[in-house]
Amino acid sequence: MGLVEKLGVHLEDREQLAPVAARILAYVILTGKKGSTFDDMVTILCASKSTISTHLNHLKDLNKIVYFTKTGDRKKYFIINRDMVFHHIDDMVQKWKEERDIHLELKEYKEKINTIENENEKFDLTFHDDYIKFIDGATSSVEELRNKLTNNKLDI
Amino acid sequence: MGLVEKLGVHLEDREQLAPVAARILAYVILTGKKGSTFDDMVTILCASKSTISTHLNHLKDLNKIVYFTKTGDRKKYFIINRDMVFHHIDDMVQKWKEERDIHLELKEYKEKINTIENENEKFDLTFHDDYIKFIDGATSSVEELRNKLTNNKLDI
DNA sequence: CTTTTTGTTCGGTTTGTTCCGAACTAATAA
DNA sequence: TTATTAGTTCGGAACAAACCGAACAAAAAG
Repeated sequence: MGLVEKLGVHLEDREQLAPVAARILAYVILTGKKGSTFDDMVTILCASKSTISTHLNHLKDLNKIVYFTKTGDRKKYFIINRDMVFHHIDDMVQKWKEERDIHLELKEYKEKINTIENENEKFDLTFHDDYIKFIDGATSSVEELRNKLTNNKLDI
Repeated sequence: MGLVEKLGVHLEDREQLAPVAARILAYVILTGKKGSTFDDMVTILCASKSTISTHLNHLKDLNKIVYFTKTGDRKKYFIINRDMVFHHIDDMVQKWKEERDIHLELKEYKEKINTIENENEKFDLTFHDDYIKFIDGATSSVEELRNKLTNNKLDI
C-alpha cells in the first residue's frame, strides 16, 4: 500500500523512527480496529522477523501501540494507542518548556555579561523576550485545546 | 563554556544538526553582536578547519546565521540571523499543514474502506477529527503570535 | 616573489544505525 | 515425543554520518 509508505515517511520524521519502525506504525494505523499481527507485518512490510520483533517492542516501550488478544489464539493484535494524540501534545508542551528554560538561562547569562563589560552593550535581549512570549502563548493555547479534547471525550 | 554544550545539545535535537554544527550555532548565539570568526570556532570548539568550514557554510545555507565584515579585515564575523524566530514559526506551521493533509487523506481512505466492508465498522474516525481540530487551533494561535511579534518589531 | 591569512575541497577513518539470518525459547498441537 | 507456532536474542554485514588531515586556492602583506 502506497499510503503506508507515505504515512511511513511522515512518521519517520515526526516520531524519529527507523524506516521499518515507521512503516509498522503506519500499517498499524491503517489496519485499524481489527489489529495487525507479527506475521502480517513480516510478509506485508517485507522485513525479517528479528527486525519486526525489535521495532515492535520498541514501539510498545514508547507507548505508541498496544495489543489485544483473542481466546484460544496466541497471536497479538496490535493497534495504535488512542492516547497518542495526548502523548504528542504533552511531548510538544514539554519540549517548549525545556526551550523556555534555556532561553531564561541564556538571558540571565547575557544580562550578567552586559553589566560586566558595559562598553557597548554586547547583547540584544529582546530576542529572548520575544521567544519566551511566543512559547508561553503557544503552550497555553495548546493546553487549552488539550482540555477541550479531554472534555469532548468525556461527553460521549 | 558549559552553556555552549547545553545549548548545543538542545539545538542538535531541535534543529536536527550534527554535533559540531549545533555547537557552532550555540557559540554564535552566546557571542552575540560582536560576532564569532572562523578561527575563534576552530580553537574554542576544538574542531578541525574542514569541519568548521563545512558546517558554517551549511548553517549559512539554512539561513541560521549571517555575517558582517569590517573594512580592512578579511575575516567574516558570524551572528545569528534575527529572522530565526520567524523561520522557526513558519517551519512549525508548515509541518502542521503537512500533517493536516495526511490526516485528511487517511480519513478519506478510511471512509472508503468503511463503506465497502460495512460488516463491523473497521475504523474510528473521531481520532482524525480531533487531530485536525488540534492542528487548526494550534496553527491559528501560533500565526496570531507571529503577527503580534511582527507588529512589535515595527513599533520600535 | 615569497609568506601569511583565511579559508575550501577531497579522501579516508571512525562511529553509529539499520537490518538480516541463524540459532534459540516457550507454548501449544499432533 | 515430536512438530509447529509465535516470537526473541545475538553477531555481523551494509550503509550512512561526522569528523579529521593534508593539500590546495586566492588575496593581501612583507
